[in-house]
Amino acid sequence: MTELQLTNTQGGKKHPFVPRDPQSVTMYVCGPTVYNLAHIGNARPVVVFDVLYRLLLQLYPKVVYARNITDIDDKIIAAARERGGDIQAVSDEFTVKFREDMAALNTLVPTLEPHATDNIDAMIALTEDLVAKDHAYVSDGHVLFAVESMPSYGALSGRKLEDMLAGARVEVAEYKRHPGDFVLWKPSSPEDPGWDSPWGRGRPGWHLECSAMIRAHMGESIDIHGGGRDLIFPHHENERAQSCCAYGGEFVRHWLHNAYVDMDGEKMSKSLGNVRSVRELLAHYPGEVLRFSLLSAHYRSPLNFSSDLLDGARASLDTLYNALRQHVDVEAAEFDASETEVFEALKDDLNTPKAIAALHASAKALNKANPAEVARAKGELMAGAALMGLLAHDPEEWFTATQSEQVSAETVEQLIAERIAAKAGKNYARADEIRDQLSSKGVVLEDGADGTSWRRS
RNA sequence: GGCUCGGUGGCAGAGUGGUCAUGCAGCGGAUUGCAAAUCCGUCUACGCCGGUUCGAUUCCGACCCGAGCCUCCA
Repeated sequence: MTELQLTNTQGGKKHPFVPRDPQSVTMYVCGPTVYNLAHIGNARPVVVFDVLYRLLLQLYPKVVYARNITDIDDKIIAAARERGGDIQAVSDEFTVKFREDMAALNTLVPTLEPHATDNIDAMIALTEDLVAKDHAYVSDGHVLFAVESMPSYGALSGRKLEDMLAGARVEVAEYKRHPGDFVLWKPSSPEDPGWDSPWGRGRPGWHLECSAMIRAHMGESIDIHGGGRDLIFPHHENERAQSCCAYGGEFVRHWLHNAYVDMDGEKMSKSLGNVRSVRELLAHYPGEVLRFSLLSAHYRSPLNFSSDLLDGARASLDTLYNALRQHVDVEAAEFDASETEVFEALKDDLNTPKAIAALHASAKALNKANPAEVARAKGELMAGAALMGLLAHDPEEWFTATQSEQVSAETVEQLIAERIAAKAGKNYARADEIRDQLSSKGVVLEDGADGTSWRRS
């Protein structure tokens, strides 16, 4: 058995994952800023790290998986202002919708889901530590992190302070000592939300939130920190700076970042108008199709999202479910997930495309299995699929669940009965007529050895 | 300008210094009353130019092309 290997963003190399404490592994993934609906790109890290979480649960006795909710942020303030409501209403609404959407993608609920607004004290404490150690300074009501105070600043994202200046396209606020300095705490005007602090009423900077919540809920050092590639700089670089400078030590053992989801070859962005929300997609595709799509490329490669991708995912899932459906009558044997090819593929830096190939191999084996082998083959397929959070539905339901209600299940069953009678009487014209009639309504009939089954196309 | 990461068959997408990815699509066959599903077989590939090597899609170098980050962003 090989060990788990992961690519560490810091250093850019794939190497064995060695947790600080094999009895209790810790993973923190940056969660949503709850100011609008999650789009399919937001869903990628959630699904990818859900697979990693399942894998870790298989490997270690205890896994603490935290995903934060950023519920105080200038974007939320702006959204609340726009709709004339209050901030809490906006963040509550989109927190609930985020959870619903992610549940539809069959992701497990994290161990911890810390909210930024519940951890303001920890953020103030961290800022105080940084000020006390001269890594931060107060200027014009702001508390700023001094990037020059940290020799290794830039080590995660692989950039040097002087290089960053060359490309600076933003005007530098005059209260900054160095253009790269970033805000830990900023002042709030009376109408903005704020909390009392040693520096007056204000609110935390975005980067500070994650550092403080990690320290408060998981300790000063964690095994895995994940998120989307775009978070590497500045968000994670700055988190690293804050935490390392505040209390030293090894903040994060393994940094993991997933690549983007593109839409038809272009980056998803509001200006291009090609942002697709998970909720919108769920109206047209089962959550499992979205999940499968997101896992069809390796997490570090860009994923081009398109209807072809979704249709292909659906076809693949149909194939896998069909194998299970052929053997509904046989109960799957217990199968240790750590004996599957899927497990081996996932341990190699979460090679989900290879794992999916293994799933297809299992399905093929199940299709070909002789009666004595069916239970074991079915168990293997299901164990591998469970590791990826797939094949969670009842196969019969998968094929017959109503997407567009053109014809009821009862009608279908009636017509099938009539058709069987027609076939028995060699009235093939009538049999074909019924099949064509149902086909036009999106129902496909399949004559098997033991009767006729159907599915919606 | 700086820093990253990529370019694999019709499409999607793994992987490897020398016989296999896999899925969808195509083609041939088995099966079927005919289909569908399933099974068997099969075609199409590694951006370009050099180098290393007995041998490179895989290693090295140049080039071309593409994407991302450097600013809120999964």
